[in-house]
Amino acid sequence: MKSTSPGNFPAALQARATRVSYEAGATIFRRGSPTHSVFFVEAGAVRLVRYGRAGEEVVLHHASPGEFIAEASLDSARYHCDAMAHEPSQLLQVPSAALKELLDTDRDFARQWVGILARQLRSVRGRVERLSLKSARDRVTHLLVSEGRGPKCELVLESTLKDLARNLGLTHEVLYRTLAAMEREGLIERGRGVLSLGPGHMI
Amino acid sequence: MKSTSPGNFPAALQARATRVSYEAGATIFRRGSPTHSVFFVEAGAVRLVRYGRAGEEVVLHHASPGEFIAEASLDSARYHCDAMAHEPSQLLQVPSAALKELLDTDRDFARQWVGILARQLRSVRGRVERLSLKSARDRVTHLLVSEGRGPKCELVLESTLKDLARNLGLTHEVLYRTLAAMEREGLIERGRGVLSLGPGHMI
DNA sequence: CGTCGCATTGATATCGCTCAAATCCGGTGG
DNA sequence: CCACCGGATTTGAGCGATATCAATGCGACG
Repeated sequence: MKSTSPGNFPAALQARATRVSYEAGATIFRRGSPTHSVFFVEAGAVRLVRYGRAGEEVVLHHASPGEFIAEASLDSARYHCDAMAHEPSQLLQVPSAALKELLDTDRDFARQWVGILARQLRSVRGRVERLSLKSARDRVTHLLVSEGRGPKCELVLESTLKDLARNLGLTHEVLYRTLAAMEREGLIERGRGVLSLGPGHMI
Repeated sequence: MKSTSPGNFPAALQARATRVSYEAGATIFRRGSPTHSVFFVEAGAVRLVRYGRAGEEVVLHHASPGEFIAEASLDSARYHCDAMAHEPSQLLQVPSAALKELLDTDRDFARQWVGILARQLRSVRGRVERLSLKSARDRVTHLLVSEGRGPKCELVLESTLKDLARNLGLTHEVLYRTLAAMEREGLIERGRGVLSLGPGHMI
């Protein structure tokens, strides 16, 4: 479990927030229940999930420390997905009403909030782009190129490869095989919890 | 080409907007060029696209009348995708600076803008959920259930089935076959430009 | 009337999914 | 310290769904 200074947490919200903790697997809110709060992940990890008819989980979003969740539900009456703590997590809970009021009264905060939403939007659109690619290899490459840091597009893995597979819309078996093959061919390199582009890769 | 009254266009922006027209295929802005404006689709259709290395188009978003484009690029220095008119289109162009200023000075507008971004976010997350489903049939069903209107989840198709196939992350051949098979089995019904759930479907 | 692009269907190849089994690794309890 | 356990990680084999290539019909439009 990683911890973060509340650096990304807007100062203006500090006064309205209360700190809450959840154990791994705990439910933070359920789809369909009335929206009452927006949350900020201080430590741990939270997942927004929906379920298909076959009961399979679809992870809409995996929120790491420094991210908001349910920020898109501010203006809707009910939550549109389930939120569950994926690890023991510490959150800041902000009542929707307080946040809305702040949006109306605090110009700087409103500006920040617009920026937060826009960033989320760009990030999710990136994921759509990735899921639109047909092959597993392309998705892995796209992930590294768009999310990786530095000249080698290094990407530090949050949680497990199994989770990454879900993020990429693949089964874990396919991801394991794909990574192994790409490593053999020098397309990528793997360290402990790190992926990066390898020498065999031309952009 | 459909036309829309500027009903969804915030009144406060009217004064700052200029009307611009593009023919089908025209480029509105390119990835990497400095962000100067946000656009609102009055009539026609605009696509936000990126290209894979093989040159294949990935449609990040298909904007119909009543929608904004580049609204997520407000706070970034450069556009992150190409925008092209997919039909002859009429847009309202709003300089980013004017919009930012309005965000700072007009409380009602700021509230509207936050709502617009949040709605977009929910919509794109829905698409992620859809693309995470593995089978073509599930994606079609999900589309109808989540985007369709009324008890039969009727969905009016903008543009072609070929486009829809791309939206669903499928090839057009597979979509044709899937729709034909689902219609045969009574799972869906098809009219001219309309899809809906059929009698054979249990939710 | 010719052309172009969408819609449709067929045949085939390929890739990812499924089921299955073995190994590794961290944590837990004796 | 060691045995045990559960989950992640791997690898294998086979199948099925989707991609790909190909051909045709159809309608719009010049």
